[in-house]
Amino acid sequence: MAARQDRRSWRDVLEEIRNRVLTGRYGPGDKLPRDEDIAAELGCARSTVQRAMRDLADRGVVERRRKGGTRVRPDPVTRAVFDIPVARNEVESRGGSYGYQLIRAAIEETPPPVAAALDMRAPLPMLHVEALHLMNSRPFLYEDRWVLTRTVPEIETVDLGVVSANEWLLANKPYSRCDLRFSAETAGDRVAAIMGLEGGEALFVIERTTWSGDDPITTVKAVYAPGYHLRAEI
Amino acid sequence: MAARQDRRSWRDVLEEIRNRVLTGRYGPGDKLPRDEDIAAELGCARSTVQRAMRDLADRGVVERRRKGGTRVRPDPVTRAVFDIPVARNEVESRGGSYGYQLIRAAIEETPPPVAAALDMRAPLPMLHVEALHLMNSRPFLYEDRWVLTRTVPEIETVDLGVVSANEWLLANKPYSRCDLRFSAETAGDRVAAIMGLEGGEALFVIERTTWSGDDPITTVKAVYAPGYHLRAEI
DNA sequence: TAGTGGTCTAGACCACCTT
DNA sequence: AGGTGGTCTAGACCACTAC
Repeated sequence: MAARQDRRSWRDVLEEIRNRVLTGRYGPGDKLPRDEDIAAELGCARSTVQRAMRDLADRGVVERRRKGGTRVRPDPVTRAVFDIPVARNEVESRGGSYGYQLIRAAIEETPPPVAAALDMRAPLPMLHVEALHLMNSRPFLYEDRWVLTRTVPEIETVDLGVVSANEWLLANKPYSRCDLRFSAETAGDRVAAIMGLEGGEALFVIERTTWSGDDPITTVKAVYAPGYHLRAEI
Repeated sequence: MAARQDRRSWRDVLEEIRNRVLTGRYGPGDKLPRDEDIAAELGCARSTVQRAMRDLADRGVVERRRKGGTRVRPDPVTRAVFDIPVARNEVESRGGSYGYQLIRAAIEETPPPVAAALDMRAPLPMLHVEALHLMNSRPFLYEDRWVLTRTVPEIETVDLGVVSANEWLLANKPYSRCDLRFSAETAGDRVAAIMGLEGGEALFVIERTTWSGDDPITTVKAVYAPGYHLRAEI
């Protein structure tokens, strides 16, 4: 006799529902039956359906609302999860040796674009840090950072020639909100000079802005050396 | 008298554990108590701790293994979720009018780089499609795609001048695996000519490769017009 | 092989939000 | 105001894997 599955796992439920979406039995925007009815139909507990549905909602396949029910998301998206590692770990996980150079650290008034990124109304004194992260003694990542000293006064006592602002902040000032932006940028003269490029190369850029509650912490532009790419698998 | 919380929710548990990680009470690599002990300590059911811990594991804060227990992830990462929309939806959600142009569609043998991306051993006949997606009649996204017709023979009967290969595939050939790669690339002569650029601009590129089980479906390079960026919030 | 996390259940109550 | 998803519980059993 063939193997038989006695109980339905939440993965089974997930697969079943996903197939119904993919085959069009539940079309974009359609309302699905209540969890309880699906549970009865598939022969499992409601919480098992819940588990599957939550996963489908997390993946962007369906939308769920109390009283409103569960609907197939009308606009299909590819939802990808990326891990953005700390430069040191990224370099070392590739088998390279990590190096770090502080280029500059100084107190300056918030420039308007930085104020905009951090939702700041008025300019304040900020720590402006430029640094270079190296892989095998070659430029890997250039970091241009602004830190609001009012939120993180302790950072003024840190020797940023030894510890990178990124690692110090991660260890000492947890954030509650983070905005991320990926883009491509042409290497300008200054960045080219710092990274040892000719200028004009296409560079991968990650901008990250963080807050602790409503208090702005820092905004940083991370410019990666040519050829860098970020991967994900779904 | 101050407000008091009678029951602990899984979010409370999550916050509590996260704080312990952030304040160093549980340091990187440390082993946490068993779920059952944490449940007893915090006064809730084990399944509530489970719920919180699964979330922390999903966010990359801790790692969990049966019998091995729960440990704080030794390497901190910023884990970001991105939704990569279909070009049409992206254009329309920005309030633009969407347009589509097929540039070329032809059967060709798999070139070596495409074979490598798709894990193919030997070259096979493939459909090579080039297309342009427009926002307000201006180039928004250039798409260079290879489709394995052995996996998706029906696509040869589709009029790709009317429906984009992307939309057709999403609706008709679900994938089970997807590789994604983000990078920056300099506009070459051909892309510049197609997108109406001068050449040399830095362009944001998403490469996506999909499989159905072990069968390769398609690999596509999506080249966005200058100034494009992808956002996420955590 | 024993300890830990993973899953399932049945039931209860709650919170949100559409109707 | 009522229906739907969200959460919590207590208990049971399972699956993986470190020891």
